[in-house]
Amino acid sequence: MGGATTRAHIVEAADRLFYRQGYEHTSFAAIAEAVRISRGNFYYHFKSKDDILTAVIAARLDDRRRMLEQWEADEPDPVGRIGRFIEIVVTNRADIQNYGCPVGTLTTELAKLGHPALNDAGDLFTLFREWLRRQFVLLGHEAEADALAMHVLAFSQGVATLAHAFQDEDFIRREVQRMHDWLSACAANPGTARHAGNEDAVGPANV
Amino acid sequence: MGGATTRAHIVEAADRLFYRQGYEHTSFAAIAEAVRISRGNFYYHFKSKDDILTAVIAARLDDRRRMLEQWEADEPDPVGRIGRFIEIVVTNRADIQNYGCPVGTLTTELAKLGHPALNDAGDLFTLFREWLRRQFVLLGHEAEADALAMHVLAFSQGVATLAHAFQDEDFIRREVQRMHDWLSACAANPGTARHAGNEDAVGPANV
DNA sequence: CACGCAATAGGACGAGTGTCCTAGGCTCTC
DNA sequence: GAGAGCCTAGGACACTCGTCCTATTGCGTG
Repeated sequence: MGGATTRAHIVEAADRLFYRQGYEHTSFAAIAEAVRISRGNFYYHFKSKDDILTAVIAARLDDRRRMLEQWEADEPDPVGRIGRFIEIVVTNRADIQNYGCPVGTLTTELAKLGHPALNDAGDLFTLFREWLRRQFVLLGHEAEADALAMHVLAFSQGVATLAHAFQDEDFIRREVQRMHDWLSACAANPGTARHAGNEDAVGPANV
Repeated sequence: MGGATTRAHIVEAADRLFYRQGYEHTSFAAIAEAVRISRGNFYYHFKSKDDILTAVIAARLDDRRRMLEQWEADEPDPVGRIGRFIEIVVTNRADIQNYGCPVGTLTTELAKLGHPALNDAGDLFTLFREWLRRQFVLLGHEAEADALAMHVLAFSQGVATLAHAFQDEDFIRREVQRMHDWLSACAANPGTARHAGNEDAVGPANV
């Protein structure tokens, strides 16, 4: 078993535990037990707990980046791509109901801890934000692309938080459907429209 | 300085610290220092740290309940009342940008800790959910009142999480405006309206 | 076989945690 | 003034944490 493999196992186990139990609440002993190595051996691969966190965030960034690239390859249509993002909360509903959103919960925790890796975790949000923005630009919403991207992000965070709190799958599906409808209206009303215009078109149909 | 006063001070300080630093990250020493009492004295008023958490949650429940009652007294119109709720993220924007939503972040943390007080914290969400539901019933949306209440809750959680992550006040205001427009359309379309395609899609169409 | 290096194990250390215990100060009442 | 009871202070305790140190294993090379 080479050292590189062990290192990957550590990152993998830490990723899962940080997600399920939180960063602070996850001890070295817990990770070591999950990987079945001794606590001491740990410091051969990482020089501190913060170092592991950095590696975990980097791994998540890599993973999500690859996911988004795959979506771009699969879906030529920006609406389909954004739709994929909206569907995340359904696709990952089991984990989300049990542990919340991996990005949102980590960012929130690191902020409360005043942890220096908060900025790195924020890059995860920025990754999605930028990707969504580009899709909305492709839809012809140049001027408001970033605002629309943030709206989609807010949707996913709100749904994830409440689905986690209430363990409600039907709620997820309702909100996803609502968001798909919004996206359709958004795509049907490209270019010139200001934000308020969108609302008028989308609003009544939504209720 | 009577014991009741000290107890109230402890709950107050713990409330603020739990909100800003998280429950687990806040030590007895930190609370004791904030209230200027000794660590030992603590156990005269509370029998454990969990006991303080319970008291803090109870205090928040009291506070929010009073707030909602005040809104009902101030605003005879359900739309105005729901609007007040939507405005929370603007009214409390400073705290939200710095520390997130007090309800959402606490619930998420306690869930990750597997803490027994998670149910109590969930009552905070339920309080708002039920109150919003009643307002939507008053608007004539009996059948979907709960779903609409959850939608408003999801909005507030999503906005709070992202405002916290990105420290973006303009984003808050844009989303609040969007939500007000949605609410207006919602109020203009009372009673009979079904969820407009939502119902149709809850089933297989989603996957 | 002997050597060297990557990899691992396991214990020691100091700091910090929640909890508990005991002694003492305060303020009212008789 | 003395006693009683509420309130407080501060240290001791057992435990866990992240970190570090040293000894030892396993394996490929000369």
